[in-house]
Amino acid sequence: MNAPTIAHISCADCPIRHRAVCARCESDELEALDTIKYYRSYEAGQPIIWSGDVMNFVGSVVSGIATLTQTMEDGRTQMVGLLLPSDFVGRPGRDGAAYNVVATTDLVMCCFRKKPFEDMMARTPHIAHRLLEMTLDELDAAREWMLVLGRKTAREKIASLLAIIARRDASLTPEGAVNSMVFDLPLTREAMADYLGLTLETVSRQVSALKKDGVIVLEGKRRVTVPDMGRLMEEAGDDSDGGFLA
Amino acid sequence: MNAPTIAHISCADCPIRHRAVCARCESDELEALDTIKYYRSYEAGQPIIWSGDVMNFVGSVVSGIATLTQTMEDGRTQMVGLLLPSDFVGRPGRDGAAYNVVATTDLVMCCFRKKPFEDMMARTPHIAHRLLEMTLDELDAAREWMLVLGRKTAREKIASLLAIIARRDASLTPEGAVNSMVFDLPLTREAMADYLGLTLETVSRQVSALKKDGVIVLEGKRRVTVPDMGRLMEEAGDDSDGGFLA
DNA sequence: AGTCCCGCTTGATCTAGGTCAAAGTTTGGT
DNA sequence: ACCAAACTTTGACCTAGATCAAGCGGGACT
Repeated sequence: MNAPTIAHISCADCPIRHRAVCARCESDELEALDTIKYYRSYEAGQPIIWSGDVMNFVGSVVSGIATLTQTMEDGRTQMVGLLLPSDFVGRPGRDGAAYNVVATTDLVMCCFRKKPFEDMMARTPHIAHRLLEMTLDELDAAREWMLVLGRKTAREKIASLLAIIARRDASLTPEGAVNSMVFDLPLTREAMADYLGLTLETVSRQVSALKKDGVIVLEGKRRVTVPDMGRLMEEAGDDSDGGFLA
Repeated sequence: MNAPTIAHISCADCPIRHRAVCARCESDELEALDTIKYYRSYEAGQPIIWSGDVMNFVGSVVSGIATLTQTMEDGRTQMVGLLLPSDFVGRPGRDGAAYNVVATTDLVMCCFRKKPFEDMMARTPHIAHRLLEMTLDELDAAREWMLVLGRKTAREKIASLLAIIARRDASLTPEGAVNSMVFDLPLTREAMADYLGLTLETVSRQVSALKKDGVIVLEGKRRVTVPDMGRLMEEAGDDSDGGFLA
């Protein structure tokens, strides 16, 4: 979000500097966090947690991408969240995981054992406060996604997904209000379908259609160029510009 | 959730006893909350807030029902939340409302002006903590709903909605593990459609179908009897029993 | 008692997206 | 360089749910 606020943080060696949980913390709180953290890496495709498992840690994604999914017994699955670097995983105060978490690329997490983290949360109001804010953001995102799932057409769904990924990417490499964007799709067609409540065939067709209509340009299957973000937002049926245009 | 824990609360006159924000607070914190609260009532159909409006209060629903909705310019609308008594409205730390909030029945809210509430939150960690928990619950509900919207059939969607309403009702009048339930639908067919990402015609048809198949019994248009909750959960495609059966 | 209005139901038809099937394409392993 | 497995595209067809269009209560006014 606001890259500048990170600068004053003195937590030295964590690659993401606990941005997720500590954007506003004082440096000694960060140092305290440092004393209870550890790193853990996962390979692409590897499950991190299964729904219902006891989860004895919380943490932030340092690098790589993971998905949160829910599954019905007959195998229908719906992605309910996408974890990008700096996103937080875990539910302070809860024992079980509510969803499957799977690494879709090689992934590194910065973890805290749950108990010490909760103790620290009890001592440092900033952290609880920051966590509340992050959870509210996630809630907003989930609800925005409900509109996508419930009311948008397949083409609008694809455009919405591309817009979200572009937006996330933009916030990682901010350089003013550029109107065009290039990024790599971090998801297979199937994963996109699971995110959008579609089949992978429909995803493929709609991606092709957007390409044919010049809304996006593809190099290979994964590298996407969006010549005009405004046009893409329009295709997404989204009035809000998502913060792209000042 | 856990009705027993409410008993020790001494906040005297608030009909919902601030259960929403204070299930675990000490009594003097509740009294402090009492000093900054006020009540406000709305008529059925009346908007409470529009998306984007500045929102200078937070609060809990005391009685009645409200809906959270998001709308696209062309009028397509998706309900993203349902507020029942004891549910909390508002986003500490945020200025604007993110959705439309509309009273669907006559409704009373117990409100706190935002600034004093936030001050109090900063002073009493319990409240921030409780709010985080509630937000996590809402996030879980939203994500469960994403599965419903993205992957369930119309019939399963209806069954899921009925199950959710029944569950909420059951928690208000707890009397052991009853297997059958009676409740009033608080929503019109159109509101149900907006919740489920369907049209009102499809809702009507599927309700009729469930009735024909004996999954539910209707008295009039609104009063619903579910002879067998297990059967309903099954129709919802939901493996978890939702806490009905011990 | 009548009638107007709003919410609901039911029927007939249409279509977006799902399903099934068959090739293409990339990737990585040997 | 070759091959297998995984991913993707494209085509032909089908179905769940949308859309369009009548009616049907039932309660709130006069």
